[in-house]
Amino acid sequence: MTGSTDGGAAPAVRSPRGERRGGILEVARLAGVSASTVSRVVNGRTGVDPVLAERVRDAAAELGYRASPLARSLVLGRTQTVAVVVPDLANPSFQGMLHGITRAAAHDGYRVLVADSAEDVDDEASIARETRMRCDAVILCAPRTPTETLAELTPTLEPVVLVNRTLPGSGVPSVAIDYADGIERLAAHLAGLGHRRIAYLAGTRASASDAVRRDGLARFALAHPEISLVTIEAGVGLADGEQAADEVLAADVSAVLAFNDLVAVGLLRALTERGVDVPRDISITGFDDIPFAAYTTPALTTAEVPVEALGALAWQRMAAVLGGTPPGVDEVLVPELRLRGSTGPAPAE
Amino acid sequence: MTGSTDGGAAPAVRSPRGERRGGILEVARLAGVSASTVSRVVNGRTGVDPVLAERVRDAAAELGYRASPLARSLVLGRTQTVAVVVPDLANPSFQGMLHGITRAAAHDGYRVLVADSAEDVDDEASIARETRMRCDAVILCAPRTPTETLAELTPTLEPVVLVNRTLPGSGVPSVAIDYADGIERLAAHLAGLGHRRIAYLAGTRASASDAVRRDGLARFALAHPEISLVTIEAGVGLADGEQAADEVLAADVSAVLAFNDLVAVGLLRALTERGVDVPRDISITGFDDIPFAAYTTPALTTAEVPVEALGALAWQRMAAVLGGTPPGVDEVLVPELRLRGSTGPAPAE
DNA sequence: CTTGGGTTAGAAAGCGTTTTCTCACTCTAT
DNA sequence: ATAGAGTGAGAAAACGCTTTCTAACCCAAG
Repeated sequence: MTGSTDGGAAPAVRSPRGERRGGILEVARLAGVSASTVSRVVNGRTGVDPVLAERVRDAAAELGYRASPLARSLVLGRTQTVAVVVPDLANPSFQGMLHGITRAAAHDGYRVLVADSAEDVDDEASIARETRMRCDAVILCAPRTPTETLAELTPTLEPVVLVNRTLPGSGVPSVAIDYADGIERLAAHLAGLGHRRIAYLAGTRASASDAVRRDGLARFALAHPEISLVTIEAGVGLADGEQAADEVLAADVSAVLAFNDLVAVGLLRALTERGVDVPRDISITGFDDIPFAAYTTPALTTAEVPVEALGALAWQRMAAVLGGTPPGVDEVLVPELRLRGSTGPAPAE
Repeated sequence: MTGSTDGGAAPAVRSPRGERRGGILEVARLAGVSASTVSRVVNGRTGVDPVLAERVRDAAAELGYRASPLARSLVLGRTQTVAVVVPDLANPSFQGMLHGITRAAAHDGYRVLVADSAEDVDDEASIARETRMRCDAVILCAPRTPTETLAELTPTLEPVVLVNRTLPGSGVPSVAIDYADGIERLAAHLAGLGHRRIAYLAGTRASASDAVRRDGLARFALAHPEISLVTIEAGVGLADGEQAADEVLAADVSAVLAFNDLVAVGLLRALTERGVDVPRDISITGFDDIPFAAYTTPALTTAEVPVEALGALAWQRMAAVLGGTPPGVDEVLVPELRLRGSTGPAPAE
């Protein structure tokens, strides 16, 4: 067959220290059996003479043999790896999600390959496809991608689970946070405190999660015609909230719903600096309940978005799909309100 | 050779939508050439008749052909993937690093496989080894792993780059933040403000990054015998800082060096709540310069740890090793001090 | 007109596994 | 004693690609 004792220099995925040269054949030779038998023993297949099995195990141990995942993947047709595609790994939400997914997947023996599309919607599709080829599935976070593009993309990625995006009627499973519900309830909380003029500090215009918040607010506005709601374009980061301060003051509102906690904290800081008392003069709410939210002064009223749980849930759904279970309906996580010191009664006129 | 028109049902790493069945042979058949030629064209090898090359490209495009990374990896002996092993993906520092690595690696055509060892030092070695087999290299963050274990592990992982750990004399390249220098300079800053009794809010005892901070402080203490330095065991999170407040007050110090920004913010909040004025009564410094540090009230004096740059640097070193360049000396990033409102002159006795 | 060098394309040998297929052997029942 | 079933192990094909090796071909030079 192949070279009998040697084999020549070969590519080197293998260990660099000189140990573990030939792979399964080395073990087979040492144990005096065929590669087939080694494979059977290593994979726990039954029907191998206990004596041989023992010899194989000894040989494998002595050589420190571990089957090449690459070769296994090629023949088995699965990699035990799932791709996670996010638009921006700098974003704490995606980081948290990634964490949730990684832990949950590891629990089921799967690894995670991360791909950061760097907010580039155009590249996203090709990045996702490329990544998919190395994996068994992809978990896709694509808040900015147009629905149409997404509908074209997902079939080529299957199995796929969408995060914070739905594709109704497509059968693509998804998990999402109900931002609309969360912000609607935050608004209701403010209304209950007597606020009548409220500002919404909007996120990025193109993002799906901003759109869904606006939906929630629209619903709220419909149910509360007595309340006037103004929208101020801000952004998604600390600096954006800070810069929006003057516009907020000019808007003459008694409460503001910030796009997220970062924006809220930025605003809180800017207002505090200007001598505005929160919540006496103006109430502020955030969104996400990042760990810091409870540690600002005053502590931030917000809606808890369990990103890690969302990640874990995404994996759970993926595991189900991978296991052959029909996808079922979309999962929606409802945020819990965390009422803290940054909101209070509306100031008397 | 192989089945002439069919080939039977095969494993299914491939696309699920029915397109792209046979791989390279399909393309070869459609273009009327051999697989070799297709491979050559696809990989841009020269010496192919332009007419054939064109036919191949057309065929590939028509079939939407993309070479299987798995098969390529197997034959080429490289996966274009690097493993990043971190002890806890929930930690913002590791998240930032991961981001830096991912971006930098993507720039060089490499993907990142994440592995979270979940703080389990025992499993770490096997996790690292397992992950390594699917990748070309590993970037290892192992702050808690005993040096001895690390020295045993790294040779089996090569090529490897260590983060915030060095293995002197081993030739293992590493990148690190000079925490010792950073905290020493923070201490000097406080000394310059007239503080004579300073507390260090320590992190986790076993962690290398806490040990290195203590080294820096020891150096500082040696150079400044007039200053009394007390150590208070705290931890690494927001809650840890908060809980240390009473002990800090009892210690009768005028300034506190917190292990990191999280601890500092926790402490800041707790002190503010108790009516202590920062920095008039007590000065506080953090470490890391997380985005929030500039947004607390007062803003936090801290040392900037450029985690993303560290990640990028780690990749850069890895790229060098992968490219055959000798590792060279260890890289050390010196943190920049960010002097803000949380530190001020020591109160007059 | 033949020989030799330079191209270009295909055949085939891997890369390291798993798994089917085949065969040899052992044991039981006739 | 012998056929038939049952067990266990090895040979070989397959996974999808890259690359060496070989052969065919064309053209220029002797």
